[in-house]
Amino acid sequence: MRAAPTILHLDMDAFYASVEQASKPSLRGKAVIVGGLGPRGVVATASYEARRFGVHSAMPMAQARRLCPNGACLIPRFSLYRAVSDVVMALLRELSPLVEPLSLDEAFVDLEAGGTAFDAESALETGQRLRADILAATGLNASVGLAGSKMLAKVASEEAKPDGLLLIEPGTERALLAPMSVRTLPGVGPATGEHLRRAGITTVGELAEAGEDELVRMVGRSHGVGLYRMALGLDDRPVVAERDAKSVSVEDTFDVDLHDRVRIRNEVQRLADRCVHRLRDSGHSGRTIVLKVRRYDFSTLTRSETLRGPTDDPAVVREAAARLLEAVDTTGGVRLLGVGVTGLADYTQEDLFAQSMAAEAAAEAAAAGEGGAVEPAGAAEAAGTGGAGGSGGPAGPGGPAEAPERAEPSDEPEPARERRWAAGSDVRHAVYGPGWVQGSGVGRVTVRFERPGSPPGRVRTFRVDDPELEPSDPLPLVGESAAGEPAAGGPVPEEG
DNA sequence: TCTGGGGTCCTCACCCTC
DNA sequence: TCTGGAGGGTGAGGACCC
Repeated sequence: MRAAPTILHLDMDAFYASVEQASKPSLRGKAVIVGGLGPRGVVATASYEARRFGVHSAMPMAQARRLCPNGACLIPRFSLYRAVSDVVMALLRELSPLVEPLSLDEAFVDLEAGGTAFDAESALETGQRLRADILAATGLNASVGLAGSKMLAKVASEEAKPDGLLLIEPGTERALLAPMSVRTLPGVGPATGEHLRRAGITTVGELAEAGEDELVRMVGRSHGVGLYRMALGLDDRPVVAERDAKSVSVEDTFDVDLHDRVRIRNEVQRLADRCVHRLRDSGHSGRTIVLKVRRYDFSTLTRSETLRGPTDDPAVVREAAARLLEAVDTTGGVRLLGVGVTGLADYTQEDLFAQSMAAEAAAEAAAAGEGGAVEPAGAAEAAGTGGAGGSGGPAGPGGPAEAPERAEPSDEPEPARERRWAAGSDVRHAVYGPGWVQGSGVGRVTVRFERPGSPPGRVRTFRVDDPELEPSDPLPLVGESAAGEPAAGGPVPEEG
């Protein structure tokens, strides 16, 4: 039986760069590169204008600047992207309760489950209407793929880019896939692609011809079976609306390799605090603490430790991370450090301890004579840092277990007192109003004063410590604040 | 001036218990 | 009492995705 093409895959075109272009009128139709601006930054997204110069995501920013010297390089503004993403996801949820977000700019929707489409014709109609609604609500273009499975719907949206819609008719899948590169299939990255290429397999058709046994022999059971099915166009994975997080982690790459062991220890403590902050924000605790170290030569190693029970206590995570660091040789230098927590739960050993105390109290009050069923010993031990015994960790003498005071400012404007102005960040001037930082250096900062609904604005330069200039929040792309005008329909494709 | 950050999933080795 | 295999938990690393 052939499935109706009612799985929809939505992909916002060059999302971060398109949001920047919609938000900064002077950048429309220009090459825009969003990513880390430090010496080790990489490109997160490039506008289609920048892609014409060979710039693509994951490319080192320095290389992108060489390829596209006139492109606007901007830091990501995740709070704005999240806000725009929320608008888009809300439109998807109007179509169906089964919406599976993959990232801020991508999602699957099961249209049939929402009763919004049941065949090719109704699916096409829904897809077109969705694209129009997204354009009206955000000013951005989106590409839509429609097919009978997630894999094919994703292939379809990829083919539809930019700003298009494609439906794969049931029965045409194999012929469509056959000439495509194996890299088209989800799960085939550089390593598997090269592995297959060495075996003479470069297209999906050749993959299907190789047969399941051969693929299992080449890439292992799980991957081989999956690849073979995908090559035949078979994919019965359902659209899953709710996915539980499995881990929480934070990591930092340093502009310069760290050599000083004390500094490395301090950074690990700082990362542990940030990680716990994120963990608590997500309402989780976790049992396994993971330390990640990338050395000067880019070799990466991880060390992990599993506690007796889940925790969200910063002191416990800090101490575990410190113990793990003791087992790592950092001579030669460290370029990245990370701390993560896996084995997530939505309770902590401390909760269990509290529960058991409550149960005991209740039992005593009832004077029933039955003992409490919950054993608190392990809880107390885990809460008091598993290393209390002879593990020889740096375990401080019971530091306060309070939440880390450090706010996580990754996508917030820099505090004014630091007077550092990252390219692309939002500012407001007491006289000239809202604008964005076009560049800064030698004690000066250049600001372009424009807003989403306005025509391209003028540029002015100030001293970096100008008291009238302040960091500010992003303005909405479409809405009341844009001088009453709706935002223009996303990037204007013209030769730059 | 090479190579981010935040994830998921899989495989393999090793140890322990039954 | 010793041995061997199965299976689960843990730790480490790799591949992949956006």
